[in-house]
Amino acid sequence: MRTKASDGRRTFTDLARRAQIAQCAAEAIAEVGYADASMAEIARRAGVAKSVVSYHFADKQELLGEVFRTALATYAEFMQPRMDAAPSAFGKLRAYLAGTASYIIEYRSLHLAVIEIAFNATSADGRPLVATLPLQAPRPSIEEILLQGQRDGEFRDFDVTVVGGVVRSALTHSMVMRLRADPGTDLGAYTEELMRLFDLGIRPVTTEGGTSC
Amino acid sequence: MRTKASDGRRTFTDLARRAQIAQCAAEAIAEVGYADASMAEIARRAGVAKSVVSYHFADKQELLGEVFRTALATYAEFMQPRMDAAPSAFGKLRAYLAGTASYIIEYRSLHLAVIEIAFNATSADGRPLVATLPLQAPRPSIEEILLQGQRDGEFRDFDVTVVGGVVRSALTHSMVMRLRADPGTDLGAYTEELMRLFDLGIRPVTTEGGTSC
Amino acid sequence: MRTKASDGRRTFTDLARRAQIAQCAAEAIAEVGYADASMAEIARRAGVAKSVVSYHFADKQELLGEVFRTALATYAEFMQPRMDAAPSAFGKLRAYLAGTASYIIEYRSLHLAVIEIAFNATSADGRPLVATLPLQAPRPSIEEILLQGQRDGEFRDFDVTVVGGVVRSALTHSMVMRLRADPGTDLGAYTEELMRLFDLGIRPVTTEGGTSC
Amino acid sequence: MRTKASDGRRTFTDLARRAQIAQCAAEAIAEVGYADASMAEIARRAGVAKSVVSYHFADKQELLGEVFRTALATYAEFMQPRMDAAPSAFGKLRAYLAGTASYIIEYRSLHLAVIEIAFNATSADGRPLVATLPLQAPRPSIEEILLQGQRDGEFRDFDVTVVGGVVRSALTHSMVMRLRADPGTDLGAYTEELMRLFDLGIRPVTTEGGTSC
DNA sequence: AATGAATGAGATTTCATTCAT
DNA sequence: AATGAATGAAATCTCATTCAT
Repeated sequence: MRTKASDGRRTFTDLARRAQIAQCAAEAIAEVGYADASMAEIARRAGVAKSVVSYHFADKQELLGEVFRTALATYAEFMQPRMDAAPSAFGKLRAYLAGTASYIIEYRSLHLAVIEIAFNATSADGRPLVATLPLQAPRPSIEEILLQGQRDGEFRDFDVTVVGGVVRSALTHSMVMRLRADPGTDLGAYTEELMRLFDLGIRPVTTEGGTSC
Repeated sequence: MRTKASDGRRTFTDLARRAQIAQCAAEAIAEVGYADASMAEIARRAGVAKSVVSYHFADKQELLGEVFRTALATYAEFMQPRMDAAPSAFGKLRAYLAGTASYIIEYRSLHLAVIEIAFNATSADGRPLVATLPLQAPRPSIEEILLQGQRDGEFRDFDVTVVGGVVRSALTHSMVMRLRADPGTDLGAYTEELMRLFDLGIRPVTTEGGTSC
Repeated sequence: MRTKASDGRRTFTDLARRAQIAQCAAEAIAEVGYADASMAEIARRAGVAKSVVSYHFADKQELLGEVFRTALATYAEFMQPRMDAAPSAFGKLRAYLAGTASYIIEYRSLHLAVIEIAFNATSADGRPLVATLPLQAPRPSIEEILLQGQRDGEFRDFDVTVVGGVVRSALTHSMVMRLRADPGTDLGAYTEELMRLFDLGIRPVTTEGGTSC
Repeated sequence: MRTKASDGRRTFTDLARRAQIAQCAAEAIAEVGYADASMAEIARRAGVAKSVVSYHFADKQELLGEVFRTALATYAEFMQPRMDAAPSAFGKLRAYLAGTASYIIEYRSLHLAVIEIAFNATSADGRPLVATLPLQAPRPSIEEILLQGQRDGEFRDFDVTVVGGVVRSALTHSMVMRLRADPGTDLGAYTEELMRLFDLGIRPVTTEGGTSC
């Protein structure tokens, strides 16, 4: 019943099983959609009995939460070096766009699963599951990059929440739909197109023929 | 079985009930999410027995299709005069942004329901439900506006599919999430922020003077 | 609500509608089987609303009973002249076999419906519907023919209930299954085969090389 | 979802439950008829929850198929020694009649259930369920017995399909109805009556002397 | 640690029937 | 005489979860 060692911490094998099952859950959700990703389907993909899934996760929400947490950590780890390498805010923005695009390609299932979970999963009380999870803010944060750019004078003045949301949804939703419609999309070109759009859109405005920097 | 009069056409009462039920379905989906919007929940909101819903709609997919169709028609009708009134491509873009934002506010449930359906609903064969519906392309189309602007020299050269997708997701997803997080958001300001971002992002680049770093 | 004139008798139009609906019910049962012959399906075939069927028949059992009664009457009327024309018991047996075969061909739906109803229909208390119907014994009766033949010395001694049942099921079940498996079956040959089988099987036994008659 | 062990084979317990449920299904069908033998009724008789039935059988058709298969196997096993013991075709015919009669008495529910299923059950596409089952031809086959008798000169010349059908329906339908009408029927006498009828009906005709009228 | 078996709750859908018009 | 609309009951099936082993 308990999946923890007597001192309350999880054993190594238990952690491995949890990771494996969470991985299969992400793939299931990504492939068949949130509604059809039943515990049975997840178990089938993991090659274990349904009850094994229940054994390692108190309930489905805990499993979905684990997928979510895994995705956030994976994303952070994937992006960290790319962000660190970029000095300027413009550079960070480019790293953010290109990096996130690469991440979505490389961790396609995980990304799709996260979107489905964020969109669909509800907790027992009807509230969105994500609202009930003890999650830390996702890193890197596009809003922080934008703020830095404004502080450094690289970006013009705007509402970082609004523009940040647009940038994020351009990657997590718009690009995903593009890929769904045309899996052969050239993502390098796609990213460049985004970079140009946002570059022009957020650089300081030249009053008359002027330039930034 | 059929909910049509013997001559095959629908009765006035029948059309009214269908509309009412479709409306309740949209509200249910918007409020409790796609997964929890069962036929029973929809019937409950409509104040009728479950079987009444089945009486008016052959199956759940037909009901969801009706919601979808209603939303598309409502959106087109809502936007038509606003688009017609705008002469230039810039004007149309502004009308598109402001109009769509207003539409989303005014028909919140309908909009949210459409997104949920498009995202989640699958037909019996597992394919997305939307792919199986005999729908005409949603009007107005942001891509067409962008194309017109490029033809008229108002907009610079870019991939209309990419930028069009960004504009659309900025409204249908990013703005919706903003509203979810902060229902008191000032949408006028939000729209202005978007307008400024895309205005700068897609207007023709001044060759002399302006450069990026 | 009442389908009868004030004096309790049915009006002409009412009888006509009942007959039409009963006919459609028989065809429905014959074609889609007892289980799928719903009131809705029957109404559809009759070109009327479901409620019209309920209006003319108190409930489904009354409708099925009407089909049954119609079939019995039709059969009796069909067979009467053929039986009257046959003088001897052997002649009557031949008329019974050939006539019933012809009847089954000509009134295929009615016959199949009767079998399905007799086999499947149950009354509210769970007993077979047929047991609850106030029906007179079907005419002509194979048992009576056999009895006559025994009285007249044309047939040997045997249990008429047993042999009668075999003869009946040879037509109503065995032949029907043959037709189902091979719709092109030559029924003339089929009847002759039956005639020879039962002729030999029930004629008086010759003790030594002897003959009948 | 699957009721098999992870290696794909069925557990002993699972096989036992399946057999028990199939048995209860046969009894339910035999007693209340095909139409009223719902999954709920079957579960009730088995003393388990409805979902237990669904757990062991993917759907109702699989359950009905199992009943069918069980019946065929039981019948074959029951008849095998009796048929082997009979040398001549006449002996085999007698063994077939007496044996099948005994089988029907001993496995009354199973037999009735098989008839109901064969008659009523339809697959999802509307075709008879039996046509979709991967079944081998039922053994012993009356047609083969008749053919053997013709080859050996024990039987006269006739259409084995026709006569075979009559013999079969005499047992599976006529006798069953007899038992339904009079449960106290003496089956020994019944079988003897059938034996005499068919003996006379299919033995070679004596050329000299014997004629029909 | 793993799992086969079991189950209650609930989903969608069908059906015979009722009733106001 | 006819019918559109409504409905409760029940059917099949799925699902997350529990539990003994």
